Amino acid sequence: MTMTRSPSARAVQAERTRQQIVETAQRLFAEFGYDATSLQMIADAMGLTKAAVYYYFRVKSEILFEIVMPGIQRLEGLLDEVATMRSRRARTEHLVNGYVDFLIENRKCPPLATADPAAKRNKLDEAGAALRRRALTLLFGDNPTGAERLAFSLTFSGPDRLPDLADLSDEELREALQTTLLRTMRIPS
Amino acid sequence: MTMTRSPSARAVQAERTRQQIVETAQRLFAEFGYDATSLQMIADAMGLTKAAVYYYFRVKSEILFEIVMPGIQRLEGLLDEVATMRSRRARTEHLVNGYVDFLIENRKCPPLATADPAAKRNKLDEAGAALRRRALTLLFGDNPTGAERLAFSLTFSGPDRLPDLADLSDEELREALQTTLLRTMRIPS
DNA sequence: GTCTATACGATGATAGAC
DNA sequence: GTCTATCATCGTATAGAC
Repeated sequence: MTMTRSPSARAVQAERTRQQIVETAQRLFAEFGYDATSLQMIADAMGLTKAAVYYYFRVKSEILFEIVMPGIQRLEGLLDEVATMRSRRARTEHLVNGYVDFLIENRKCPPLATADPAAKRNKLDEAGAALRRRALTLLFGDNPTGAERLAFSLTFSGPDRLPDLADLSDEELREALQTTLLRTMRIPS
Repeated sequence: MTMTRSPSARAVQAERTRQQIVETAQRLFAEFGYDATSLQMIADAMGLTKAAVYYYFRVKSEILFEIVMPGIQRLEGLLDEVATMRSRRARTEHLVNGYVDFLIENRKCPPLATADPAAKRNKLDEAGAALRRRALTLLFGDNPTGAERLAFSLTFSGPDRLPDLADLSDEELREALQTTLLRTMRIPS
């Protein structure tokens, strides 16, 4: 009979390698963009072979997926909270504040958003679009006006141009985001 | 001695082919994104060879350049007008209104903006960044606050999420843009 | 001058040896 | 689990037909 299965040191190492690939890819995607980052670059950066990376991820987009998914799930949790609130103003403020927190914590990695058209080709865009639809309905109901939809789009497309504000401190960025996003959403402070 | 040079029917045809390449590429870039559109797709779509496309454009990015440049020049002209105005409010309103017109006329082709990270790798981003710097200074002077810079970024990153509003008519979109962008820029109507 | 044929190195992806 | 070998396709380049 075989030894009792410990968590199999091999599997632990494998999981670590996988996580390392994700972190390396996140760094490179943020610097060069998804399309301009090749699997070779990722492999080289960690002394592996292209095919070795392919053992952990069947397709390139799967790496992007794993990078972005936690953010999407976190925002879904935020919407769950928002859904329990009664007044539109409270919902809007809670959503914007939570979103601002999210942006501040992830300001280093722009591709978290739908900025990269790569997301359009993968299933990521679907998840992001569903998230936005749900948020829009929570804030403005089933028949939002054009202006409401636009204000919403502007507010939640923020990450795209966040690199422009790289010289601001976290505190400065947070304040700017809160006042500006709330104003765009017609919630003057 | 040679015949007097007519505009050389050959050259006319060549210019037409070149223009056709630009139009085809614009359509495909808008649909699939810059990186995901291959020269082969462009060539196939017009019954040409990849190498034939290369006769007119030495590098792929040159096609994108030719698509985007007219828009950049038009916006530069808009800034020239803005620069002649005295009050900040007049400058803001004129810039936003002109920009809204620009968006409405070009709502079919999102890559006009800096949405595609491809622009970051080419010299296009430089031109776009210079344009934004100039506009920011015209509106807020040499030392804009973080909130001012953010409001500006939000306002002029509009095209990225414009496809979301594809179902609006031009008139509806124009009205939504004017009220929402002006409010974001602190110019309540 | 305009285009076809062909080839280069690198890419994302697959199959199979160890 | 990791690697070698291989594939079609990518952007780019050149040679030469017409």
